Amino acid sequence: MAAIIDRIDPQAQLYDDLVISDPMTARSQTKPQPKTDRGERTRQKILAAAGREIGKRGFSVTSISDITAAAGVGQGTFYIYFQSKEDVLRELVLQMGRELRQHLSDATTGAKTRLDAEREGLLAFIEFVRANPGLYRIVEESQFVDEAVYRRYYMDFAATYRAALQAAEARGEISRGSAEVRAWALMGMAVFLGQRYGLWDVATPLEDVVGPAVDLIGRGMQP
Amino acid sequence: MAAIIDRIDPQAQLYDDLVISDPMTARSQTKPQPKTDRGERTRQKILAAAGREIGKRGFSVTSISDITAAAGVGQGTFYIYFQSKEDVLRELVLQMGRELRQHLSDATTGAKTRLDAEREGLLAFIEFVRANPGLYRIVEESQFVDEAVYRRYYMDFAATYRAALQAAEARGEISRGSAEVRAWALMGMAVFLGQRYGLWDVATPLEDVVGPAVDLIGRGMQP
DNA sequence: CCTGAACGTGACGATCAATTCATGTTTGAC
DNA sequence: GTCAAACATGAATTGATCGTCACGTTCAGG
Repeated sequence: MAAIIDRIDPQAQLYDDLVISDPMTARSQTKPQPKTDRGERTRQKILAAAGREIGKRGFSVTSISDITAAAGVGQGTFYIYFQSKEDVLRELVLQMGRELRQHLSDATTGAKTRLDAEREGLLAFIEFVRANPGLYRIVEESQFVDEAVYRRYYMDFAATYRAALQAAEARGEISRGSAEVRAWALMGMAVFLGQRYGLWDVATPLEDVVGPAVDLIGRGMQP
Repeated sequence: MAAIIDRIDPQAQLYDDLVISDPMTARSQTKPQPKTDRGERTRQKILAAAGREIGKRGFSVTSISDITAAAGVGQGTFYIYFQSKEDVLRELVLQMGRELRQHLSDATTGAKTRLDAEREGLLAFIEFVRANPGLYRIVEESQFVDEAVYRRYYMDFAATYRAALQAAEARGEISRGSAEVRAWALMGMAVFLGQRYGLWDVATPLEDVVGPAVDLIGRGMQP
């Protein structure tokens, strides 16, 4: 039964849930795209400033005027390009997802085995966190602003992860086991290690973290 | 070097960080304890209502008047017992930590081996999440309200976890490896699986989750 | 039953941040 | 060079919540 779900689409019912329970947040908030070059540049200035400010101090304490001041534009300019503060956060989350996905993809394409990919991926992830400490503030706080975009963020990562694990399993490279459960377990590991060693402690050498972690999932705790 | 830190107190510098960077939030906000029985009951009514409301809708969107209305008391009554909304959240986080710790401790005391304890603990954790879905809203949002209490929450769990792993390692029950890294990796696993299968999907039987997860950390992914 | 300390109240003033909008400026197609 | 559309502005409006306070109520000890 669980195996059947796993084969079809283990996340289908999660997406359903979202749409059913949260119709508001699912509606895409659209402002017409900038028509000119100047407009596009201004929009990007605001988005970048929002990323910096929210990443530094958090979404709820950052005001629109903080963002526009940091961007060097007037208050009203914000509303030419975004519906609301929530709107800009949504976009930041999607952007962070794209950037991180790219970074991880770059880091793992050279990997010979699945376990190598895990090692390189985890290392690249914590490095990314150290380089972009705003990631957590943006993504984690989005949960309380627009749950749909938060879920989608992680479900997209989970889908990619699951596919990679299933491919490795098909090649006989790793043991059999629910790819969905493994994907979430491994994401959780990465997120917590990223918080602990990427945000809170940036002194510990990452080999001392990645080694034991990959060992844990590679060989287990059996003595 | 990492091994030395591990042996002394791997979290020491994290606590330091907190105190240095966040002196405000570390200051304990004290309101005199209720002097009478009636006072204590009212305080508890407010705390319980706050837990319900914040757990259901989130901290930032819940107003003091939401809380007092749910508690069935006047607005001003809130300020007899709490300094602010932040104050009540701090207390809720600590309380959640105590309850969860108790629940996990009850669930794992019968375990014969460390891996059994992992299995029972993970099962109990996700069951706790299903029974107390407000846990995540309260604990995770506390990160954006009072980072000190959030860190302490997880660092306390990490300390307990680390001790258990070190004891098991000393007994030769599990392989050698950084207890600190393992503790954070395992917490992350639990939190993410709790979110995926405790909050977002309450239909999947927990054996289908706990089995594969414990297998992953017990035997690893080696084919 | 008296009395003061503890508790309870909800209307209200102060504050603060999100949007709006009337007005001014820039751009680029023709 | 003209002109209409796009863009930019920040003061003013709006709306919401926090936290206070002056005034009642309850209760336990004397």
